[in-house]
Parts: sequence; structure tokens; C-alpha cells
Amino acid sequence: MSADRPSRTAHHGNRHGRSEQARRAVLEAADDLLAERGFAGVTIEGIAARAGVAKQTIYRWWSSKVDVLIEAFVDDMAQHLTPPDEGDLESELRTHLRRSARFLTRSDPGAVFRALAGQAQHDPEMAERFRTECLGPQRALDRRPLERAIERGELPPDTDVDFALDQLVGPLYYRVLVTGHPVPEEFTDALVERFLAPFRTRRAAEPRA
Amino acid sequence: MSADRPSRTAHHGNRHGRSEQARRAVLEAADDLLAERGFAGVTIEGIAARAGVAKQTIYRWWSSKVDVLIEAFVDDMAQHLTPPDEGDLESELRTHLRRSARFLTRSDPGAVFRALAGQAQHDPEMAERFRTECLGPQRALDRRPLERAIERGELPPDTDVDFALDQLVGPLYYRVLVTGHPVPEEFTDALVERFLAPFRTRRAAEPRA
Amino acid sequence: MSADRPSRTAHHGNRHGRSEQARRAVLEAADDLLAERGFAGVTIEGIAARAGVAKQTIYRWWSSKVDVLIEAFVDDMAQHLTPPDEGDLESELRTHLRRSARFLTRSDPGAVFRALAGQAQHDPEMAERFRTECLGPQRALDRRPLERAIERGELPPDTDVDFALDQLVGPLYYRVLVTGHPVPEEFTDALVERFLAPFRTRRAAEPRA
Amino acid sequence: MSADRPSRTAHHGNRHGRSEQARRAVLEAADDLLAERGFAGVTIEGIAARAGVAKQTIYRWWSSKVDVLIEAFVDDMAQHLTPPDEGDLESELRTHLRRSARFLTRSDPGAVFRALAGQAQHDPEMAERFRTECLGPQRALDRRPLERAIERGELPPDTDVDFALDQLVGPLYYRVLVTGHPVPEEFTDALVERFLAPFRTRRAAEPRA
DNA sequence: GCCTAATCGAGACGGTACGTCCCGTCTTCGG
DNA sequence: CCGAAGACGGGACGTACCGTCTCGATTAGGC
Repeated sequence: MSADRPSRTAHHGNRHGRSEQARRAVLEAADDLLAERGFAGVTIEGIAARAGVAKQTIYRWWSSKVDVLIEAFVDDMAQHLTPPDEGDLESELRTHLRRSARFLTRSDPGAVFRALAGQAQHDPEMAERFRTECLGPQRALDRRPLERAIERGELPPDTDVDFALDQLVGPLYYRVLVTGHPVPEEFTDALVERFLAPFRTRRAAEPRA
Repeated sequence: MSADRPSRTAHHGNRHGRSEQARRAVLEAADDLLAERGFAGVTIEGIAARAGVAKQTIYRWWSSKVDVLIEAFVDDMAQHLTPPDEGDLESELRTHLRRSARFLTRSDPGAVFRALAGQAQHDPEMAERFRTECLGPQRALDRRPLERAIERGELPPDTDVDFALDQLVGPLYYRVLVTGHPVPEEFTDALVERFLAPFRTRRAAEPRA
Repeated sequence: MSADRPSRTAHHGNRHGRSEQARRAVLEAADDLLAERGFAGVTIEGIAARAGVAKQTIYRWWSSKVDVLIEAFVDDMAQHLTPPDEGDLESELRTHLRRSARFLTRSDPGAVFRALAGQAQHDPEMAERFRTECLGPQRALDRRPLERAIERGELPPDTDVDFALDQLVGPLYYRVLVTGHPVPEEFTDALVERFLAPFRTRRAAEPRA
Repeated sequence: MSADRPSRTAHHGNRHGRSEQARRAVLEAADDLLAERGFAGVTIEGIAARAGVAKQTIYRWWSSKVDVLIEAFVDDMAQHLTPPDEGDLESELRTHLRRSARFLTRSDPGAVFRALAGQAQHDPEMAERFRTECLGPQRALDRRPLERAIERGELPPDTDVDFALDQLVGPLYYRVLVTGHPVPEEFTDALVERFLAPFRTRRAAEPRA
């Protein structure tokens, strides 16, 4: 993340740009507070106090605590959810779904994600941002294995990738966000198996035809 | 919900229990506020003011605004989501999933559900209650068509009903709560189709064997 | 006090009059609360809880917590502040002022008196009751030694008793209620001395004339 | 009181201290409410609303409504109760006692004083503050005529000034706070006369010796 | 090497809602 | 009819944060 931003030295205010130090302190403080005290325990005042930053500095660069958390999440997301490229659909899907489940249920950024997804239910404008900045990139990564499989001919070229994704990750998110059931590897593996079955059946059947 | 409570005449409180009038006013006010102003616009003070009720009366019977919304939701849920009993699995599932989608995306109680599901991400204790009181009964209803199909022999007796449900409704909730995509009938029908396909294939294949 | 009321047997409500048991429990509870927690710690709810009495029972017989305290005070006052009748003004005044000082500064009913006097500053109607029911009788007792002295010829018949009282007890109340200074016997004795001096001087001078 | 504070320009708060505008608005609102609705009508919420100030701003600088009233009173006191310096004890005392009586019974700050004196009966900590901040300065002013008289030789050098004050103002406060009797000039003049009599008698007698 | 302007920390400000306490009224039912 | 019990509509409490504002100190580029 800091890679795509010009490096900024620590300073106490000047006319030429914001303090990177303050920015990082704010994002970390927000992450920490979320982990320690939950979403309700994240407040602008709390972030400011923990980050050693003035409230005004937060309001200058972010519009709300949700905005801070989105930025904090985006910083972490890409690192965790890039699916592997192994040349085999089943294997890639198994790995990716296992990782996704682990990310969502166990990791700190996963907790941030759940909190943001929760807040999105309360605030349509925020939901829009959440979908654009958090879900969009993630879903783009999710598509990759399927697109590569289509290119390789493992899946038919007319495959509805979006529908496929909904079938593959939908039950996963459902467990994480709705039922709260655990998401063991058996579960994600079974989703992959169920998803791939028709294609295997077809292929097995076709030679006979 | 009102069915399991003895009818109570209007009164201003006495030793024999609470005022049903106040209870209903509170639930309605909460529902209305959620519909009009969103979750953040639902406050205990706002509910009290709109319901013409003292704050203390709310705190006496509910522990938080979420508690009020849960009760309001439970009152509405059963009426909307009882799946039909038509003797045909495919038909029942299509109808039930269509209704569920409509309920979640279009109705006022659906909005309450989404808000509660959102809040559940922020508050583990509340999530527990949400799952017990809202999801449990709903999921019990969801199971019915599948269980009847097993009894009728439409599905094999060893069918994993929970896994089946996750596949059927998971993608639906995923769209509603996460991606925010619309949930047209084509989508739910396709989920049913995808779910039933293996069983049809098997049955179609068996006679040949 | 209970002497001027018909004896009432303990009961839990009947059509034959109020419960003396409840009345006494309320008065005692109010006294105790005042002693333990101060005036602000005396609440109708607190009295009711401690006395094992319903709030309504208090409101049925008293108009406010102040009303309860007034009744509690009146019960106690007369016992403590009846001045002695010794046939000697100086002696009677010394004793009475010493007792009054002790009563006001040390005793539990004195604490009630101070609280009531305080509340009288905030509430003109209550002040009226306070003066009629608490101060009136007390001041009538205070007058007695002076009136007897006039009858005996120790004081001139045109003595302004009210003014005399203001001089005698005014500084005492001033210390108790305003400055909070202690009121030792030297102080009250000096007040008596200062009050009687002119009469002694005159008598001493007259024979010479 | 405003004399010992640097003048502050109007502002909405900054690191350099509080808003003088808010402070004055609060004190005036408290005074007004006391005059209009009595002590019970003075509430923090009421003061805040009338002063156009946030409750938190009051709690930031004062600990209670009583604290506000004390500050409001102190602001007013010195202006009203500085005794005259005329070089004649009797005259100064007459004037000062008349003014004091008028202040206590008729003026708005006098009403504040009575309310504070009342509250002091309910709250020992507050009583301490009341005595230090309100009574102390006032009593220091009260002493002045007597001290000057001692310097001038009008009173003997061993005069007990405190006892003298108790005799002079005690009955006055007694009437104001306890009996509620009016305090006409005849009354205060008589107190002065009674107080000075022994000294005149003595001086008149001495030349003969 | 100043000047100047954006940014920093700090924190007071007017507000909203919180959850609690107590008010005084009411409604019941048992004795 | 009185009593205990306790729910009710209300008002104020004192607290936590909100988002805005003003301030003096800090700091780097332009003059």
C-alpha cells in the first residue's frame, strides 16, 4: 500500500501534504480497536486518542470511522486473497475457498470485513463504497481461476462465471455472515465438488455418445 | 407471536403484567423508524417519542433497540416464509426461494432482517440471539420441503439437508447481504435447477442400469 | 404522638382505616434514610422500599417526602425542647439554650430540622407548613421562660418577647444553619449573659436613685 | 469576579481556554431561572437550554447546579455588601445591617443566597464551599466597621469581634432563613442599639468614677 | 534566511442519544 | 376500603461521542 504512495517523512504539519505517520497510526489504531473492542468500540475519539492524533486530522482525510476501516481493510485484502495459479481448476478452487474461509473467519482483516459488511446493511451509501472498493477487487480475484479454466478448456466457454461464483462463495459467506456456522475444509471442498460434478459427468458421458 | 400471549386489555400498567398496547406501539414505532430513516435512525428515544411511551418502559422489557427489532421481526416472519406444501419438491423450492428473495429484498420485515443481520456482525451476543430467534425458526421452515421430499422418496434418505440448504439459500443471502445484486426469479430458479440436476440425472440413468 | 390517635391494629388493608404499622414504618424509614444518606438520599421510592410499604400508601397519606419528614420531626420535637421551669430566668435560659444547641447540632431530629429548614428556602409553600408546624410550637416553648419571668417581675412587663427571642436564639441558629460554627455552652451562656445584662444594670442602678 | 479574568473574545472554544461568552450565559441563565422558577426549577438542562449552551459545557466547568449558583452569587456579592466607611460605628452598622437585610430579603442575589444556604443544609461538601466562597468574604466585610471602631477606640481593644457579629447579624439571618419574618429597619436599628448600649453605659459611667 | 501557508496537536464548543433514577399516577387483587 | 405490588408516561441526570471550530507550533518551498 505504501508502495503506491510517495514516501512521506514524519512531520508536524506543513503545506506540502499529509503526514504518513499520522495516516498509518490512524489505520492501525482503528484495526486494533476493532479487534479489541468490536465495531462499537471504534470511535473517532478513540482512534484519535490511541493514534496520538487530533480528531481534526482524521476528519481532514476520512469522512467517518467506516471510511478509515475501509482503507485499513483494502491495505490488507490483496495480500491474502490472491488465488493460486496451478493450472488445475479443482485444486485452485479448493485452495482459494479454503483460504477465503480462513481469511473471513480467523484473520483480523476478516473481522474488519465482517464489520464492514454489517455496516453496509445500515448505510446504503457506505454499502456502495464497500462493494466498489472491497468486494469488487476481491470478486475480480475470485473470478481468475474460473476464467483461466475457461481459457484452458476445462470449463465450457459459455459458462456463467458470475452465477458460478455465487454458487461457490455464496454458501461460504452465508455461513460466515448469517448462520455463523464454522466453515471447515470439508465444507468448501464439498462446494467445489458439487460445482464441478456436472462438468465431470458430462465429460464422462460424452465419449460414449 | 400475539397468539402465545393472553389477550390483555388496555391499561397503564399493574401488577399483573405489561401493557400490550405499549408493547405493540413500541414494535410498530421501531418498524416504522427503520423503514423511514434506516437503522441509525432507530433510537430508543425516537421509538419512545413516536410510540408515546416512556423510555423506561422500553428498557423494562427490551435490552436494546436491536432487541426491539428482533421481536418486531419475529412477529412478522412466520407469516411470510412458510413454504407451500404442494407434494412436488421442485415446485415447492421454486416458490419458496422466490418468496424468500422477495421477502428479503422488498418487504419491510426484510429490511429489518438485513439490519439485524448487519448488527449481528458487530455484536456477538446479539448474533447469538439473532440466530436462535430469527434464523432458527426460519431455517426450520426452509428444511420442510426437503424433509417432505425425503419422506416421499424424491430425495435419497441420506441427503445432507443442512448442506443442501446452504447451497440453495446461501447464494441468495450472499446476493442480498454482500454483493447487493438483484435476485430475480431466474436466479432462484437456476439455483433450484442446479440443486436438483444430479438427482434427475441419477434417476434418469438408473432405469437403464 | 400515638397517644392522640386511636390505636390501630396491624393489618394489610381493610375498610376500617389506615394502618398505624405502615405509618410508623414510613416515618422511621424516612428518619433513617435522612440520617444515613442525607436529604437527597430520602426518596419516596426509598422510603417505600425500606418501610416495606407501597408507594401509593405514602402518597395516600402524605403529599411529599418533606411532608413525611415534617411529621417525623413533629413527633420528636416536643420531647426534646420543653424548657425547664425552675423559677429563675437566667438558669432556665442557660439550660434551654444549651439543650437547643445540642438538639440542633447533635441529635437525629436536629438533622431533620436542618434539612427541613434548608428545604424551606427552596419551597415557599413548604416553608409555610414548616413554620406553622415545626417552628410555631417550638417558638411557643421558647417563649415560656421569658413569659414566666415577666409574670414573676424578673423582666419588665413591656418586654418585647419576640425581639428578645430573636436576640437569644437568632445567633444560635445563625451558627447552626449559616456559618456552621460549633455552638459550645460558652457561646449560649454568653448570649444569655449579654441579654440579661441591661436588666441587671438597671436594677443595680435603681436603688441608688 | 470578571475582574480577575483576562478579557476573552467570543469564540467556540480552543486550546487556550473557555468561552467567556458561554460562561456568562450560563451564570445569567441560572440566575434567571432561580428568580423565575425557584431552586427546583434550576436544572442543568434548563440552564443549558436557556443559555444556548451544551450540557457538557456546563459539566466541563462546574460540578453541579449549585456550583453554578455559587459562582453567580460571588460575582454579585461584593458589589452589594461592602459596608460604608463613615468614621462612626453606629452609623456604619445601621447602614450596613439595613443594606444586608434588604439584600437578603429583596434582591435577586439575595434569593440565590437563601437557596444556597438552604442547599448547604443538605450537602456538607457544598456547605464547605458555600462557607468558604460566599460567607467568608461577606463576613470579612461585616467585620470591617467593628475593626475600624476598635482602631478608633470606639470599642475596647479586647472586643470579641466574632461574637459581636453573631449578635448583630445572627438575628437578621434567623428571621430571613428561619422564621421568615420581615426585617424592617426598626429591627436592625434595634439590634445595633442593643449591641452598642453597654459601651455607651460604660463610657457614661466612667467620667463619674 | 525570512515569509507564508498547509498541517499538526489539542481541546472547547453546540449537540444527540445513551441508560438510570425517581417522580406522581394508575390499575390490579387479596385481606 | 386499605394494603402491597408494580407498570406506566414523564423529566432530569451525568456520560460518551459526534462533527465543527479555533488556536499556537511546526515545517518546507518560494521570495
